[in-house]
Amino acid sequence: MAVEDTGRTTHTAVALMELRKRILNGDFPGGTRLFEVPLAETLQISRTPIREAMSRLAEEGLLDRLTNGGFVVRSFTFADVLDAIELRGVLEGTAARLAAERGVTPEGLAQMQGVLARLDSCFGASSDDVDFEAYSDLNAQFHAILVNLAGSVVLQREIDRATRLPFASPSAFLSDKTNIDIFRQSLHVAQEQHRALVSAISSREGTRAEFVAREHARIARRNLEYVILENPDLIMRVPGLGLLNS
Amino acid sequence: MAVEDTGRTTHTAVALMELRKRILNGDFPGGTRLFEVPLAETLQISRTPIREAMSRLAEEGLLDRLTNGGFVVRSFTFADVLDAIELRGVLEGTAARLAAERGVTPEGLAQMQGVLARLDSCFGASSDDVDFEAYSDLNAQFHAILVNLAGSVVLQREIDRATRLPFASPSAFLSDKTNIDIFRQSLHVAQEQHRALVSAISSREGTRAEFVAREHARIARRNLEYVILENPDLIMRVPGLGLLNS
DNA sequence: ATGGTTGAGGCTGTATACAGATTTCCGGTT
DNA sequence: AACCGGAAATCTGTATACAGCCTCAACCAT
Repeated sequence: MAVEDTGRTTHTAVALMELRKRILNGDFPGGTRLFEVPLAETLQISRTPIREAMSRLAEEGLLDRLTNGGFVVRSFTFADVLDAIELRGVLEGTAARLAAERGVTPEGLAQMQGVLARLDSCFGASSDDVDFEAYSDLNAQFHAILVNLAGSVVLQREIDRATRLPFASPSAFLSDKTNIDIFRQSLHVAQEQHRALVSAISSREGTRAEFVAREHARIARRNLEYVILENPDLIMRVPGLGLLNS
Repeated sequence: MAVEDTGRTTHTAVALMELRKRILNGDFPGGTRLFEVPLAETLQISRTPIREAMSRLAEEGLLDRLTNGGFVVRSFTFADVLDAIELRGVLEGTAARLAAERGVTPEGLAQMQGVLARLDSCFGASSDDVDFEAYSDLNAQFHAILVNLAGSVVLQREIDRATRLPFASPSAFLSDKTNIDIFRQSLHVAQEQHRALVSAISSREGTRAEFVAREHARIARRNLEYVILENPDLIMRVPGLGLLNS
């Protein structure tokens, strides 16, 4: 019997990924109501896993529940995306502050410094020369370690949740589709902030750590403003920005 | 035909309320796995609404999903509850800061000042004389208005979510079962912080507003420490503290 | 012309049967 | 005695039938 990977994954998982993909792609504009029966026919899956998948997407924040049952695609305005980025800054700032205040283990600090050094080596001689893909991976690692160093599962869950909206993720402007001059140049500033974060945490300077992390998130804000206001053609190249409304 | 209220509400809602009640009451210790079939038999409801209810409870943060399906009751340590309170402080602090920085409408400010005045009138001549029940209601209103004044649906959702854990709610220590001297006395300090919050927001002092709100949440932290360390008999009288572990 | 009422269509809520997967326990073997 | 294997029990995943409710539209009455 041939190995069927699609047979291994549940129908719920298929529906979840498929619906998420279509929503993020902008196939369903914000406010669109999703009906179980047509979706079940489209995806060739019964209503039960569709329901389950929509419930998960509501948990992710991509769908809203209607009072009398049913789901609609959540709509995001430009201001909403800015607020989501600011929120991430606040939460990561709190993680940084707690890491500094409560102290981190030498192993944790070493881990972070290791990623910091590897991020450094992504930059070449010219200021335009950056290994974008490697930077993107390492940046995700850096942020994951930061959240970990706070040592709070409650905070970790909230950050995971707030970060699940793709445009609010620390990697939002680091997809391979956004390898553009203006974003590449912002990485020098970002890396300097990474350095400041490690310095603040290792010196147990909580307030400095908190506000550096906040300002770090605001790089994403500036990148977003550039995309929306000055170069709207890029909108579809930033993950999740396809569902942006009005 | 007689009016059947139970016939109006769905089985999902019944299961949701019933399970939530039992979890918060501590009937299922943290880590307990909840099986669909026995629960369906116990509650005289089929598996489908039970599943749906458990999915909602996972969204609320009371249950965790297992990797291969199924749910377990989430376990909270003392440190987790402290972190949840600190998190609320951070989020409400952000709401206060944004309200101050972005400015609020005269109507919004008047609304908040109205509740502030009514909170004042809950206090009697003696420092021990407080209309506890009225204060509890108005306090909830005050916090709701604060979140509203920030004018961010993204932030509002996060605060609603973080606050859904009963012990992290601004009203956690204001249930009628916790009408105790030491909690009543903390209300004078809390009300002074309410005043400072209104002052800071109306003067557009963002930083002051943010840190007053954080400190305000830490009253709950002190109350919690009192309950746990000095008067454990009270644990079962604080909403949601029944599911606290180790 | 406007308002209310009634009916039909369609959507979600629920129960249940069956299938697939996983875990557990028991027995045998090394 | 410990470990491995297999079978049974049990749990979740899924499809589907049916019931109830909500909405919307059309028609009738005033």
